Amino acid sequence: MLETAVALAQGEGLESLTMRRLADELGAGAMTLYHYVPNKEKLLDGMVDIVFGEIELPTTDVDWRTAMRRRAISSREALNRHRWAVGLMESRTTPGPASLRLHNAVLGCLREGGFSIELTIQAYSVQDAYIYGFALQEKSVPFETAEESAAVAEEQYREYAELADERQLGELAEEFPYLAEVVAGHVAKVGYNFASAFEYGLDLILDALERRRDTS
Amino acid sequence: MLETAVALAQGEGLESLTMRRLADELGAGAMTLYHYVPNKEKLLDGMVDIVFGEIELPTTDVDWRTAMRRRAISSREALNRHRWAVGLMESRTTPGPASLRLHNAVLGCLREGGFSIELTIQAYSVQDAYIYGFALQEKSVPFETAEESAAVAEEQYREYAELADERQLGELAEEFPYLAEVVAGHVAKVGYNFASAFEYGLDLILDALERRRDTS
DNA sequence: AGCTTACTCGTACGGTGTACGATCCGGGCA
DNA sequence: TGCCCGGATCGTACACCGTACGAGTAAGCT
Repeated sequence: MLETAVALAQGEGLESLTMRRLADELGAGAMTLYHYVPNKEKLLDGMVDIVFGEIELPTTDVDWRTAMRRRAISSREALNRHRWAVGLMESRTTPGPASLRLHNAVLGCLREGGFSIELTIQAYSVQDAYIYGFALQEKSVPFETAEESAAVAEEQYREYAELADERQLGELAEEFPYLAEVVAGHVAKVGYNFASAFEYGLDLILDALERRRDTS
Repeated sequence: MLETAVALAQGEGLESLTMRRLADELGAGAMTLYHYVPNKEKLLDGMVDIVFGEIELPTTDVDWRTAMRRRAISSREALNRHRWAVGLMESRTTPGPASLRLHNAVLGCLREGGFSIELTIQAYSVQDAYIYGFALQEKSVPFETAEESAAVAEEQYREYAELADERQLGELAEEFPYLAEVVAGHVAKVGYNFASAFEYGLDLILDALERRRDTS
């Protein structure tokens, strides 16, 4: 049932995940669901925990840095596979078992890697904020590959110019010159690759964390 | 009207911001709203742009680093004042004028600060991911001050132990030792201060960006 | 006076989550 | 065998949601 719900959210979007719709998918009446789940909130909780379960736990057979790197990349992939989950994490307050396991493993990886408790908390906070924040950005964008991104960037830019009644593209560029430079002048030409952008920022953060760890 | 909507979301939560409820608040019929806004989506768009408008633009009279630092802190404060907005940014796709102005100013600040276009994009992406990700974490937590956090951490931990049927607190600590160490052993004792945690991570990122800028 | 334009809103429709109570079914026990 | 009981199923109903439609009002212009 949770799997079916996930598949439905994946395939048709979270907004069309209805109790009735889900019940249909399962060949059951809507009210039947309430025998397995107290309400829709808990259903969503369960779905979120499935996503957590898909994230690679950091292993102990490599150094903390590569373990954290892998876990971060795995997190982005999971959140990208299930974009509906990103908007959901926010509201969920009670973590499921998979979430707890992951939390514990990440904290353990850092502690065993030689981080103090205080630094561990900070390192965890920075990494997670970055991961979820990046997923959030990525989610709200309607393209996947770098080539697509260029086309979309140009089109959106043009569309916005039309939308702004009186203005022409030129005037818009005049009001927001730096935006124009970056979006129309760069992204629209060479595109934007989310995966490599993510890893760039990730390595930047891991570098900084390593330095903090060594000088403490 | 947008202001009333913001106030309502602020005061009673986003989920109780209903077209009818908002209309009541304004002393009007529900359908009247639709003469000022095409649909609820656009209403939310407008509300989000109000939040963007409350974020301090980076100024040009200081170096890029302090300008970015201020803007980041201002962003966190705005998102914290309007927690409802965090979950909303995701779904909104067409940016409003305040959002555009902010985007443009941030990009401009970095460009004038000596970042190449590529680095500017990366720097922007890392910072924003961190800011929104942090706000996301912060939002889903029901306390504000460090002292509160300690109490809540302990209570939640205990509560979860009860929830996990057979288990006792001890067994839970056995299964998730690192989590126990950090949550029960540290946070519950000394508390957790979001504002300073945010600034720690922020400075960490700004450090790293500065280094990347100077060695490119 | 008549027309236009901007604004207000009552009613209604199709959707949502879910409370309640009726129904079915399979298995232990007298 | 007959009985009952607990879990699983679900039809119906309710309150609430966003909003389409069209009727009503009032002010300003020709």
